[in-house]
Amino acid sequence: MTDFANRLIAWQKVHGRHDLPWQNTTDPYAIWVSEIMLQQTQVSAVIGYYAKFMARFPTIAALANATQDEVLQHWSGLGYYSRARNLHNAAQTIVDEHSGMFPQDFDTIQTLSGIGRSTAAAIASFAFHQVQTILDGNVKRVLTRHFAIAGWPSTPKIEKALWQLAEKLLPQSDMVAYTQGLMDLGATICTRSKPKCTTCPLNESCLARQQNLTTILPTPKPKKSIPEKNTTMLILRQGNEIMLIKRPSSGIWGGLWSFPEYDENTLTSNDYATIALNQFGISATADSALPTFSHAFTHFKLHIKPQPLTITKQTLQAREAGFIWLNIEDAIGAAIPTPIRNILLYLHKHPS
DNA sequence: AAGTCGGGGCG
DNA sequence: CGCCCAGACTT
Repeated sequence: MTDFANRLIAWQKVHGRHDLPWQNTTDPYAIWVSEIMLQQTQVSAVIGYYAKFMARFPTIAALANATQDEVLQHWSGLGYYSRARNLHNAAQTIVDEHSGMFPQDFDTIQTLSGIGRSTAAAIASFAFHQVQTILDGNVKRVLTRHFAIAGWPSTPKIEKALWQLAEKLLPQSDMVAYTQGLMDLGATICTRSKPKCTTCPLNESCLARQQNLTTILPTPKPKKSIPEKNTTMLILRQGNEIMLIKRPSSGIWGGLWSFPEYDENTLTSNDYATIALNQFGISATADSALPTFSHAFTHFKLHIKPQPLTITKQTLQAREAGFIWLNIEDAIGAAIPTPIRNILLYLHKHPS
């Protein structure tokens, strides 16, 4: 047992978090769902989603039997929607290939869609008390500081060294407290800015603290400029109903419902009524555009111009595959991305 | 090794 | 406004 692990475990039992909604259970499904929701997502953002998701999909079988659209509906607004598609797919794999029981073998867990080494280790330690280490953003920050490791932690070389280091630090028991302690320390003590070193259980051996490196470790990700894109979204409207199209499963907002969208940089004409007629067989008149707003992603920035059109005559059935007409209230509760929801809320608040 | 995937919280 | 978060997957 390493001293590192000893102090972390003792600290977690007294000062760590013990009442999060996914704690105090050994149900691998409940733990699995939480770990997927928490990937690249802070605890405060997950709290509002977790209970609703578990109430609607209480078991692996319930999730496997649901439609992808309903799963995405319960993920709407949380982001990284491939997580929801992978979760759904993995539930069906467990039913089909593992008799509906969540696998316990560490390597087998990692064969499931959306579960890599770190998430597998979190599930294996929390649900099955296996001795496996996680390596998430919290742990990378704790380790690079405690052992004064320079360089962006997500480069393959440093990441490999961090995995090996994390393995060596593992205890042989108390894995629930240890894994939770790694997370809790990074989230509450060894924070990105203003770490609370005076109350840290590992402060005496922390090299970054000894060498005054806590402000420059971990080494930040190299910054690169991101492109900006301009898009127009057509809001085809008939009374209180609007038209949504299903986005392809790959790419941004995969599988979600959205407005028809046109790249302003390649659009040859701004005759949106003609576009509506040619693309959808819908006669409509363009109204004045809503205020343009911006939405930031990790790798580009999107400027969205919402363009409402009022339907005068509908010459095509609107129930083709990939199209749906919903009243605004129902659309707000559908599987839609956040900017679409914001537009719908605006329309709901400003009836024309 | 680099790019793709959201959205929100916080200084 | 920039950075990061209980990362995984694709190219």
